Amino acid sequence: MGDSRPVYQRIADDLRRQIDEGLLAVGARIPSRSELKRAYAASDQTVDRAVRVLKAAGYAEGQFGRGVFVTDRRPLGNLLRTGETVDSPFAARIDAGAATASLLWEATSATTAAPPRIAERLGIAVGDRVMCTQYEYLADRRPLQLATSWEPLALTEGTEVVFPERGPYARRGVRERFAAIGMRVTGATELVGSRPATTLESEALGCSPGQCVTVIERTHHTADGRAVETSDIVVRADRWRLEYRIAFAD
Amino acid sequence: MGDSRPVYQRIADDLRRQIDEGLLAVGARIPSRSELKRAYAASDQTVDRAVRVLKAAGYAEGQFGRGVFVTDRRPLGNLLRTGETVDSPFAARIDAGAATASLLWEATSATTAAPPRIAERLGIAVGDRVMCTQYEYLADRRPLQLATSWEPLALTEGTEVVFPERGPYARRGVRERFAAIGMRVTGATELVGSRPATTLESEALGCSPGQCVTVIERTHHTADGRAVETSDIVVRADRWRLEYRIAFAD
DNA sequence: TCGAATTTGTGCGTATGTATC
DNA sequence: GGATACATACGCACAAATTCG
Repeated sequence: MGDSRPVYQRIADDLRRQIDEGLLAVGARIPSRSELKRAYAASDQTVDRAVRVLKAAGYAEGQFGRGVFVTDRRPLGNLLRTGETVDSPFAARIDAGAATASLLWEATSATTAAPPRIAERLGIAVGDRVMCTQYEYLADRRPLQLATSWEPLALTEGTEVVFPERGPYARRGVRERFAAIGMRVTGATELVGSRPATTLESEALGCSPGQCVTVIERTHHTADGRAVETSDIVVRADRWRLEYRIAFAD
Repeated sequence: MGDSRPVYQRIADDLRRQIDEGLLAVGARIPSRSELKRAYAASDQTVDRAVRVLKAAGYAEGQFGRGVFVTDRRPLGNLLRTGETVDSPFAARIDAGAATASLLWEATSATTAAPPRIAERLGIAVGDRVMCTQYEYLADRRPLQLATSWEPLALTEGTEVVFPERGPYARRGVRERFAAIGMRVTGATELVGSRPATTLESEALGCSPGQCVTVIERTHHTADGRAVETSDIVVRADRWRLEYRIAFAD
C-alpha cells in the first residue's frame, strides 16, 4: 500500500478513472458529499476538495442543491486558423456541426497609449498612441472568445479605416482594411499558450473561474516584417480547439 | 459593500493584483498563512484556499517550511511549428535563448491495438494493430514535453522504419522515415487545446498537479489526405508557447 | 548538536447560507 | 416544511521541512 498521494488526490484520481472508463457516464451524478464521506472514510472538506479538483479539470460541474454531474467534454468544434480565415472579423472560421447557426460579435474602440508589451509586439515606442479595440464573439448566443486588438495610430490616423468596427470597411478583417490604405498584409504569427481564466474572463466567457483558457497572441505583419496589428485572443479551452494546417515545402 | 465574491476569491484576486502591479516582485515571499489570517481576518482554510488558487494559476509556488514565492512566469521560449520543423524528432525547433544548449529525448515503442479515438484519427478500424511510441523530451535536463505517437502497422510492418527510434532511420522524423518506404508525407494538421495536467503528467513534467498544459493532436498525412501518423503532444503551458506562422495566399 | 519557532501541506469536525426536490 | 446537496467558512490539529538561536 505504498500510496503517498494525499487522500483528496486519491479520491479525485479514482473518480476521474471511473469517468474515463465510462463507469460514470456523461451527465451522471457523482456521489454526493455524504456518500463520498462514507465510501472513502474521509472528512467533508477532504471529499469536497477532491471534487473541486475534478471540477477544475473540467470533468464535472456542480449544480446548486442538485448534485455534481459529469461534464460533456467533447469539443464543440475547431477554430480553423489558416491564411483564408485567420484575419477575418471572427478571427477564424468555425468548424462545428450546430454552432454555425448564429455568429455575432460586438466591438468597442478607444485610443490609448501603448503599454510596454504591446509596444514591443508592434515595434513602436512605449506610450505611442494606438487604437485599442475590445471584441466579444458569440456562437449560438453563448460567449466563445474575447479579443483585444491594438493598431498603431501612426498607420491609420486620418484614414477611413481608423476604427475597425466603423466606416466603409467595418468588420472586413485586418487584411482588407489595411489594403484599403495601400498596405499589404502578407501574414500573421500566432503564439499559443494557455492558463487559468482570470475572474473577469470567466465571467465574460461564462465558465467557472480558474477554468483553462487558450490564449493566442496574434500579430499581423507586412512583407518586410513590420507589424500592423496585434491582438490577444482568449477562448474557452474545454469546448474549442484551434486547428492549424501545416504544409511541407517539398 | 456589494462584493459578492467569496472571501477566498477576494484574497486571491487581491494578491494577484499585487503581483501584476509589481508590488510583490518575482521571487518575493507571499505573506505567510498567519500573516494573511490577521491581514484579512479570515480563517486558516480560507487563506490557504486563496493561496491554492494563486498556485494553480501559476502565480506562486510553495516551498515546504520556507514560504510561498512569486513565480517567474516569463515564457522560456517558443516551440516553432512550421513545415521545416514540425515533424522533426523534437517535434519542433526551439526558439529560446539559453535552452538550446542541451536537447535530449528518449522513446520506447510497443505494438498495440488501436483504441477508438486513435483509430478515428488514423482512419483505420478499432483494434487494428498500431505501433505506439512514448517520447519524453528534455531541454537543459528539465522535462519539456511528452508525446505519444501511433502509426498503423499496416503501413510499416516488415519495413526497416517500423520502429521510430531504431534502425537506419532512427530519430529522423516522420517525413524522412515514410519517404524511405516510398510514402510522401505532405502535411500535418494540429489541433491545439489545453487542460489541467493529470497526476501522471504533472510528475513527468515536473510541475504541480492541475497545472495548465497545452495539448496538440497532430496528424501527418499524405497528399490524398490519408493519415500515416498521429500523436498527442503535451507541454507545460506556463513556460512554453507554440509559434505558428500563417502566410496569406493573396 | 539540539531544540524551539515558523511555515507549508494536509486532514477532521462543525456551522451557515442557499437552492432544489 | 423538511430533507438533501452544494458552496463557503471557522477553529483546530498534525506531519514534514526549514530557519535560527
